[in-house]
Amino acid sequence: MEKKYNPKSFEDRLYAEWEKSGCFKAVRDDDKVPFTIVMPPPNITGQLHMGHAMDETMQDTIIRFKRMQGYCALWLPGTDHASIATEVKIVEELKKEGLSKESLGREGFLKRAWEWKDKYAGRICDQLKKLGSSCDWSRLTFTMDKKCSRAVREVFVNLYDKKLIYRGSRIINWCPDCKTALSDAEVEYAEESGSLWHISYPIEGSDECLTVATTRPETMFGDTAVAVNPKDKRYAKYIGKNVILPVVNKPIPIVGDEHADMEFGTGVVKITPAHDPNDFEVGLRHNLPVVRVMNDDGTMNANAGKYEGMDRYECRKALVKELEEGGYLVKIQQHNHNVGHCYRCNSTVEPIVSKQWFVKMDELARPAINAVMDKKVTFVPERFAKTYYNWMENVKDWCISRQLWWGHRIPVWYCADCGAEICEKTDPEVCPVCGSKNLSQDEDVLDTWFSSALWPFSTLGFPEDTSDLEYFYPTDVLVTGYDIIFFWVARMIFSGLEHMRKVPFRDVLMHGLVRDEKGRKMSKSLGNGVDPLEVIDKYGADSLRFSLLQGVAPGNDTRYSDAKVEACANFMNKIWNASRFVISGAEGRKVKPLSEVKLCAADKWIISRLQAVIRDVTLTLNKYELGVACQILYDFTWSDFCDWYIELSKPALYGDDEGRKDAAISVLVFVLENTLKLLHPFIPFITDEIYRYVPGTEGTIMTKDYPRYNSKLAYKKDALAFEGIMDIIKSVRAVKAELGCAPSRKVSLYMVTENRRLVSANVDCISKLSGVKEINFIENSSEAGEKSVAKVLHIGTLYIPMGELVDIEKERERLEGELEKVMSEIRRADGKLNNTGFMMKAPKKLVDEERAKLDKYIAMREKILEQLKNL
RNA sequence: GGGGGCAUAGCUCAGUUGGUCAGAGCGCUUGCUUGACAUGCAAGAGGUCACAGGUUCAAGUCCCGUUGUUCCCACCA
Repeated sequence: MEKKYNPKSFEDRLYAEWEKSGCFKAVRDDDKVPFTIVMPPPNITGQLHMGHAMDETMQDTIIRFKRMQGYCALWLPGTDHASIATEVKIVEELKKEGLSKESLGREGFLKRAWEWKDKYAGRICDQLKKLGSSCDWSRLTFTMDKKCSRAVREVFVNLYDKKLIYRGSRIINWCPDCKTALSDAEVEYAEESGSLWHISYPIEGSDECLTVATTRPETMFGDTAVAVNPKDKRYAKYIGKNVILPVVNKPIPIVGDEHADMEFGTGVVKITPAHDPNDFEVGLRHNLPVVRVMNDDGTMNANAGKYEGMDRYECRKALVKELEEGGYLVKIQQHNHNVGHCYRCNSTVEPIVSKQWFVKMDELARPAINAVMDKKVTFVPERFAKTYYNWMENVKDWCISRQLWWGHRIPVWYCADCGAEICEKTDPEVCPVCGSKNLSQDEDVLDTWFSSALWPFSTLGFPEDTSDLEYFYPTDVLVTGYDIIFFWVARMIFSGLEHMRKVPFRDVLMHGLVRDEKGRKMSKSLGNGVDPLEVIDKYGADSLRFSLLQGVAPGNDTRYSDAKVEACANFMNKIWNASRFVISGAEGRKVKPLSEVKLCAADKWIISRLQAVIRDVTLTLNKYELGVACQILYDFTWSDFCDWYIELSKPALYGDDEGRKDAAISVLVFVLENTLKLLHPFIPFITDEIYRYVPGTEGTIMTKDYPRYNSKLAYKKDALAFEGIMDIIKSVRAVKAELGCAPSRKVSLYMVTENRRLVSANVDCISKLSGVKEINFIENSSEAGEKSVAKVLHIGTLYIPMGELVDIEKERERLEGELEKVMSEIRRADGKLNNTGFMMKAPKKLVDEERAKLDKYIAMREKILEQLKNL
């Protein structure tokens, strides 16, 4: 083994080896139980970021754990075409070259997009490999692969036939920059300070006016009514009359509608059905015409008269000026309101009436809600089920058509001759209605999330009834961020139920965002993103992985910091060096199995601790508490194994007793090997690299069995007894430190104890770890001599002659302090045992424990009092 | 308007069926070239677990309220 921990010297090598050996591959094996994770496919738009790094690390840890536990573990990787996101990027790229989508044409553009895909999909996969992701690359899927396209086609046609997909003119969110419709989920709202323009609309045939308040005056060209609340005493009398739309000089009706809020603005609201979802509804109720005033690119159309062709905001400015000059502008009020923005390009979204394709949600949502209620799908942590219900219960129809080119094209054809709409599983040659060949396919593509929704089964072969689907579906756990519940998780659940008749996964493990050191979201605009690859380059993948899991609770956000990674790198260094110690200690010797050596107290203690760790880590991992599992392993490895056991093993290791030496080496190797296995799912590289050097091992650690709790090795009593020895060591160290005695100064020890045999058996350890030269057993304190410091422990009373260092007064204070501690324990235990409620209702085990504690502390109290008397 | 989260040591955070739960890392203090590791070892200091109630024999842990903070959903023009 190299003297220094140097992850660069082995991480890439090991990954290549793993991949080559085929141990990531999952092939149906009916003798095993399957465990499946489908990877949330990263977009092909960019680089791996910290969020991915955490997401992938969690999945990899779980899948490696399950694989070692003997499951047929499949982690299926893929990438997402990310329709709108990718198209935006490519358009940007084209722009730099002085080109545009239109100049390339659909075909040319798609060619370009596929080139993009070939370039970036590979790159992101390479980055996943750097992290150590043990996914089955032979199953790598892209959301626009043939098999996904087939699934999309199947699903679209099925939903269409069931009339769960329909086309209609509705108010949708329109991004004027991307020039496409968006779903509700794709709009992000942000509060902006704006203005509320009060504009007066003259009442036809009267001198009176109604003043409306609007945040978007430019839409007034599309006003087809003004509404007042029928209960509004101020205005009810005008209902049925007309107002004259200023500038346009067109009469429009005054309608009575509950939508008008008497409290807000003037109480009169202009109704623009083509550009506002609420107005659209009002329009339906009152049979109002729908007049669009904007083009797809956010410029005004012919209905805006002389403003035609002008940008929406320029028009607003000019129009306000005209209104002001015409005396229509009553006032401008400062007004903060939420404005919707495109989640990809951040432009202000316009609600616009447009003919689009929708998925009807009512029927699909109900079973999806029930599946979570019935615990067919469980959110971890559970609170996210609420988020899910809230959305599902209020979900509106899903706008799935996008006016983009990159994506799954909508499988609907129109007959130019008879107007028929054709949606079939195979491309139609002729119109089934009139026989015409004059067919053209719908120009639009599907929302990228339409294909993502099918991911858990499209990747396994749907719509065919494949053996993989039967075996691996439903998948076991989906690991993803809480920010994606609506986009993806919810849609997978209803899609799985609708098309597979089964939920897509049993558990949803949610994680939070990885924020920067100051707790801010990592973002491009802030420039505070940290590149995981740079971190890997500096510290190694294992350190990054461990830092992303340690101390993280499911569903909670976490902060990335170099300091944390550095602390983890120190842990790796610790593992490396401890392993070197064990391996070099075993060099040139035959390592005997545990059953063939005589175990001492310390040996049994560490083996016992190991069993507890095996039990707890397995338990926590099964509950997806990765952060807790990390902590358990960190503490065990560093404190119990390195700080204690390795030090305890040294007297035996460097001594002459071959039997004890054999035992120590066996235990060191045994514990190390098990610890490496326990740690492997979290930090795969370093554990496998070291494993190769552990005597008696062969091949990679990743295919070995995960340690199982063995009650025969639990040694509960021995372990507890040995803690008495540890108490002695700790006490001597503490006394020395307190009195300013050099740790290297050897002291004698006098001891009153009933456990002479145990103590004698461990003299070497006590001596080595606390700098003691001899232990003398005595019957009572008087034999300890003058100038001794006394320590009352459960295992017995310790006297440490400290000569001139002892200050009687300080010693008295110290003992009194200890007495006080013991007394408070006694009071606590006594209080409990005298509480009839506790005695009657607490479990017997607890009562017994409490009684035992009380007895122990009372004994200690007596001994401390005796010491005080003797001072 | 509706729904969450968070509030624990100077800082960042764990603490999941209520009973050694008051913890970790970093920071701080004091020692230490102790034959794996100074990326280390040892000994320490430091918290009324936001505030006020309640349930219970027992409450960081469950319930109600208050305050602060933060996020999501809805979208009054």
